[in-house]
Amino acid sequence: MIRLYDTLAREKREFRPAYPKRITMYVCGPTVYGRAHIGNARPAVVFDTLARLIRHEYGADSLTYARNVTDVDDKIIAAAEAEGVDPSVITERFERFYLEDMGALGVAAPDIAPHATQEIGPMIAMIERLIGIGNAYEAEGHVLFSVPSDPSYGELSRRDREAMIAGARVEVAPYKRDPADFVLWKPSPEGMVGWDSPWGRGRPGWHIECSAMIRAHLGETIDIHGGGLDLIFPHHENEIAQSRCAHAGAPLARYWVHNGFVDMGAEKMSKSLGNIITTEELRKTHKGETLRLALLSAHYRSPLPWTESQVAQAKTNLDKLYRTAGDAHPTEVDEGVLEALSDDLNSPLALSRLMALDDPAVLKATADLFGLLQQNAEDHFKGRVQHAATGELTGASATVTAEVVRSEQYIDARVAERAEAKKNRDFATADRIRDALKAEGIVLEDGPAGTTWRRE
RNA sequence: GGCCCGAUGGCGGAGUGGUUACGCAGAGGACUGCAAAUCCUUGCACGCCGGUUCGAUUCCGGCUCGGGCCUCCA
Repeated sequence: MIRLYDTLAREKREFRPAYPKRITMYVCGPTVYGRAHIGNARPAVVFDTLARLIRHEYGADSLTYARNVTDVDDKIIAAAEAEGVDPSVITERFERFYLEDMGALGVAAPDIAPHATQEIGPMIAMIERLIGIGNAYEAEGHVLFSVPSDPSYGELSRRDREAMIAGARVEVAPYKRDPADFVLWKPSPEGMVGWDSPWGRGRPGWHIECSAMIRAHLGETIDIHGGGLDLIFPHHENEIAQSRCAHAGAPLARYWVHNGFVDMGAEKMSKSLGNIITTEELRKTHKGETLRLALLSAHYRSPLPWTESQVAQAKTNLDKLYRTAGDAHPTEVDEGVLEALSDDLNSPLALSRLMALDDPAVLKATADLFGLLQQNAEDHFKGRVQHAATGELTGASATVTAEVVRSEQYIDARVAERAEAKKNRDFATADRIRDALKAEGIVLEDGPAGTTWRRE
């Protein structure tokens, strides 16, 4: 039995899917106008892990997981103008980067990846419906959702109307009937990306995108809706309002799950604060699995402080896990780990139990729940990179900090040379070879069966 | 200002009304030609003030501090 903290209920609840053979989960994905930072990677990893857990509990085919791509947005338009290219150039480029980065972190592609620009029809249909039933209105080429028309508005974020208006720091647009109303559709001037609609040429607001795509792909009520804490208001609050009003009161999601932030120092990592570190950058010096382990080392709802020493710790622990697992074939999953993970994805506790496992086959099977130990130990330690497309193992990983990346043949030759020196008790030569390799990020270990090496 | 969340040892991080995880780092030891890896041992904590209680880090109240949302944001 999985338990999840539900933001709407503000408590942990037993997860009871509406249809256990057809569980639905939707997570807000990236707006593709820039490189993903490690904070952006957290929800991808967290919900990928939740998806693995659900599939383990309910069956491989039980879950339909959708993660959208926001590919129409004012920031995208701005980026395209700055480069003098079509917005699609920007969105295609950064979506590709996003998938590469997340793939490196062991994040499986979701079952469905709806793109906003491909779903304009359903958005327009939902907006028309909202206008038809009196929850939305047109004004000066815009269509706005009427917040006062929805008495339940504010339940997720627990704010009342007065508070929202009192706290509003933005100038209220003159065409709004109520200061809290939000945009469903906005006009696009000549030359800007836009679509024809009953209200003229324009583009959708951010919130309607998710509501319409959820409806189109997963249905009126889904089991789990996920995303970062910062999306609770206004994004998810608005999604709830749109969907519930359009669907005769049917709730949008049965469980609302939100992840906390990755912090840099005392503050959250964000582009607007300018304190980001991109996944791309981190991948130059760390293996994706190391980053994934680091991201799972705190509970998903807690802030996660991001420091190099924490990443180094994750690396140490990942190595320990690989040493234990070796090249074992996975058998059954450990119950204690599963229990911890099932309790609102208590990954820190689960990880501590994982670290304590001493049966390689069980460890390997259990680590798979975390999306870890996806390689065999030798490939991991020798820094071999598996290419997603071909499955081929090539070269050394990007984790090597040395200037020169030595080939395995070279290293093996040096190791043999050192073995010869050792045999002659010429320890000075042996140590010189070992030190030289060490300087290039290659660590030698003498064991009963001879010397093995690994890349740091 | 409103609404939320948090405060655990050098660092990270679980958890619990009473015996105080775990990991990293540190110290000592075993092993090793020396290392590395591994194993063993080990020191270090529950923000402050009240309350409830036989007993609170754990429950309640207040305070202080930190963070988040209220604007794009994972």
